[in-house]
Amino acid sequence: MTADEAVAPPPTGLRERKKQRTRSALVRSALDLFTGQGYDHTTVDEIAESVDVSQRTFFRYFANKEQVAFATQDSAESHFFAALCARPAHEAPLAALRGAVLDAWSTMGDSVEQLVPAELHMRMYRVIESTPALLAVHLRRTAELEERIASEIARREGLDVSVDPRPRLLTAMFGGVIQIAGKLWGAGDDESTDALRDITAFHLDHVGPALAENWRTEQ
Amino acid sequence: MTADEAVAPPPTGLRERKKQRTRSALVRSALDLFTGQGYDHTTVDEIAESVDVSQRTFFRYFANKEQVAFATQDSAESHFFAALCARPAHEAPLAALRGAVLDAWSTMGDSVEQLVPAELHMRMYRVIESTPALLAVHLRRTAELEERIASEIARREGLDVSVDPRPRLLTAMFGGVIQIAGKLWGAGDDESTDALRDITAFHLDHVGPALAENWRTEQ
DNA sequence: TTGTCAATTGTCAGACGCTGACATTAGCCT
DNA sequence: AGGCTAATGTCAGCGTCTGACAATTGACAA
Repeated sequence: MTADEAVAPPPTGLRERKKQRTRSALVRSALDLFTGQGYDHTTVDEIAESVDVSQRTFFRYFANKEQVAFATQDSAESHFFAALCARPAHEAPLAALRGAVLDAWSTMGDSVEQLVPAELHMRMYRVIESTPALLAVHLRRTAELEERIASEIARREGLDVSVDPRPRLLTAMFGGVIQIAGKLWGAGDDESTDALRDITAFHLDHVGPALAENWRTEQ
Repeated sequence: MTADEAVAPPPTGLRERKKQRTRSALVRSALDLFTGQGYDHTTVDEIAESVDVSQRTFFRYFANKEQVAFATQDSAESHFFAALCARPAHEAPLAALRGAVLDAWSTMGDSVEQLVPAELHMRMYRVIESTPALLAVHLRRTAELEERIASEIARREGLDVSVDPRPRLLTAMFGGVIQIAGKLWGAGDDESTDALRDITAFHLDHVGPALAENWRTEQ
């Protein structure tokens, strides 16, 4: 009711800020440890101890050990989805998807950097790809995201996902391309974001030919 | 050295047979419990006890609790892959894949029935789809299988997966279709194998149109 | 048949992930 | 200042999974 509200209006109290700092510290420490010594060889006690909180507190911030590993992925996914929704309505589905990823890859820093260094996020991505337990969770999360994407595509085109299979099919194919691109990038030498961008664009451009029946005559 | 060898020549000794029976019993019991009371609400001790072995022995047969849940999936996958490899060389990639799945769905009993009743295997498939922890593993396993499929497609067409993206892309799309079909089947009412076959065939037939750019003009 | 060898299993202890219950601390608000 | 409530710590316990060691049992030859 006083002028204080004008000085610090939307933010929060000391309590909220403390919680945010604790959470952020847990993510940073966890990703440091995961990328440094591997996911499996890092215990929750280690993470908690490095931030000086109890193990129990860790589990009040993250439902399980996996969840903290995907904290920055959450940001990146939201960022991508927002980019998709912002695409002009006249774009064809595949063009909108293509534009959204390439755009999201480029501006990744904006969504992740405020939590941890973007470079750490990229390193963590590689850990996820190479850790079976995390890869499995990653694929499930991807499947859930694809469901949302399919719905958005259907909305754009004025279709119903439950009657028209095309939104889901296109999304599934698109998801496959992203997965392949990410895998190749993770296995390759060039760790830059641009390399990931190029690989993705390259594969998206080959989606049509991949379905053509006569591969051999083209060779 | 005696006539006994002619009576039971290739098989194995008492030891091997006993192991096979124990393993089989563990799978049957586990699937019964999983489908009956849910994966999460079934403990390894319960499974071991129902077969009258120690918990330690269970983990000597299966590396972890998840693995026993996928025992019949292993058979089914091998069955499908064999069907793919048996496809005539003149078939186009997508046609070969389509023929292999539909064929494998139909003759599922042959590969699974000898381990557990086919109906139990189908019920377990639904449990996998509806249990987050199992779904994640299922998707990872699927990704691994797709890698093998892509290699086989490349072999058929005389290509190299590391230079030509089409085998992987086609496989990824194909895998997406199977996943969507399985999901719809799991959510639907008709639990028959034929229903799964029909859904799969229907979606495979819409793969081309899903990539067409002008969805709206077709409506 | 019997004895030796090796494979299979059971038992035990313990690490690690995760959860409920309860006590304690610390920010918030009047 | 003092009460309220949210955040945290502590503790006990379940379930998954593993290493080590001892006991059992099938295989094979003397």
